[in-house]
Amino acid sequence: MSKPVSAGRLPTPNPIADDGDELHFCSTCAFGSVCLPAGVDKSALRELHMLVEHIGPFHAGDNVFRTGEPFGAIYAVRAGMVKTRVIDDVGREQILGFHLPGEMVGLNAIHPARYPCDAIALDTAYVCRFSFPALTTLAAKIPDVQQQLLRLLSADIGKATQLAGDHSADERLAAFLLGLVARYAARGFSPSAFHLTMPRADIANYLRLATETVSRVLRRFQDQGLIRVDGRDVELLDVPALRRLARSILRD
Amino acid sequence: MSKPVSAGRLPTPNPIADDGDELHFCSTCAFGSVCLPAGVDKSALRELHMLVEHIGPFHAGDNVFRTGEPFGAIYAVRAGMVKTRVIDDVGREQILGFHLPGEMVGLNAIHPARYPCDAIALDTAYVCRFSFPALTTLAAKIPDVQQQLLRLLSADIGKATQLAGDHSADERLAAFLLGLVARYAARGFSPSAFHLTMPRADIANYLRLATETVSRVLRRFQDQGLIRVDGRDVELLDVPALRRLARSILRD
DNA sequence: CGGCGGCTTGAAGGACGTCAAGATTAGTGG
DNA sequence: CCACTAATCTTGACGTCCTTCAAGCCGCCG
Repeated sequence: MSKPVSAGRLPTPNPIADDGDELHFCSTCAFGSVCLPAGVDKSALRELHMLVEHIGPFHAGDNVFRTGEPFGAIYAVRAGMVKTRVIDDVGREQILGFHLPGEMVGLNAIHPARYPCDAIALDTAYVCRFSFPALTTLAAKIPDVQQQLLRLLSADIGKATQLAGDHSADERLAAFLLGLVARYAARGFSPSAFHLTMPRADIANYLRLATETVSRVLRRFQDQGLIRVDGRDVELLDVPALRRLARSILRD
Repeated sequence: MSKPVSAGRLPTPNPIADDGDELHFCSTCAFGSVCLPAGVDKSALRELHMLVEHIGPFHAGDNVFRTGEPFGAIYAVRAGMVKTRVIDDVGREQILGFHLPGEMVGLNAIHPARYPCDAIALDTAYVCRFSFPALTTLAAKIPDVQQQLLRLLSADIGKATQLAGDHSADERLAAFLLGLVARYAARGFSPSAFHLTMPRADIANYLRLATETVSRVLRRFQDQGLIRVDGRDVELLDVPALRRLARSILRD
């Protein structure tokens, strides 16, 4: 019934999927604002939860979906981190995004009706699968679900646009760090320190820089007292200064 | 009712805004595939047409909407060309896209609930205004409308993603020319020659290059026999070669 | 004609990439 | 727990693509 997903294990028993945790998880989910508010009637909420399929665990390197596969569902990360990437005709990887728990993946597959990218777990990850036909049917019945779906799509345009801007390595890195810490903070983690799940090469690729450049800029940020770096652990020491650097990218 | 082809100026008076042209126009509109097919029942089609408001003319430099204005509607270009752009905190312009007749503008405003960019006419332009509340209401009733709306959003993610890729000036310019000619061709114009409505500076900005670079690359493309350039008139002479150059960007 | 915006062309400089070599760290099996 | 290998990360030297700066050119319009 559940769908065998690419390289990952078949949906094994899910540690995190017990209902006791349900509410807590949903509070950080992309559809949380739809599900949780008392405004939505109970049966509708039940329907939304009904169409969600819990999948995992995926292990580092496993694919949630692959480029070219027919599009059938969008996914919300439930735990762990997932990256999306394309491989262009020349064989070069381009990372499109890093996705934290509660964030959606696969929205860019609606139009081509095939996944235009790979979604790959960076560590042990669990996801929620939203069957797209079921979701749109529900969206037609519940205005809030439709609105939220449209907002999520629209927000993704904005994110891709930010990445497309013409900015220096310093600006990009500052914005990256601030963006990441803000997303972690929204999930209850420290607003100033966090752990980078991904290798430098992935950060560099995502920011369209060389890994050496990322290394050098991080080093300089540290020398300037803006951050403290220890391997993949990062602490932001001077957020205002970073914000000043990133101000041409961050607008909301 | 002909439209001036490629090099020609766009209709100065208002040849296109009459209702007699309605059907013909819709055939190239982003919602055309929804409106036109006999599959959609007549009353629904009427409803969609009912909620559309024709606006124009806008003249070169006029704003269709402005950054920060509350979001109330999305727009389809009806005639002419519209560019979208943001001005970052440092005062630098970043062009997000050029929009031909039939293409939608403003989809990135759904999430923030404010227009995050300016939409500016590049020449004399007419647009269709789709009230967003009315459109989503209709989308809830007519699955095809909902699907099309979602597809449009999703497609915009893909476009922004292309722009965000890490590519050389040659690749960018080749992809730009091919993309433009393809969109013109889809509207019945020449598949090899067209007129650039926008100045070099706008092209450069859109591609995140300096105008001098655009100038130089176009010159070299011409020297190499790939294109013929005369001011803003462009003819593609060696499409396969251009396609080879752009192959790392174009994937669909 | 003269001025002005858009476009082109050349020369110099800079930001970042590439290449190459170490230094750390992580992973693995003995 | 310790070798041992493989990633990952850092650091330096050098190269390059593109930008920046600075003229000059062209077409257009008053």
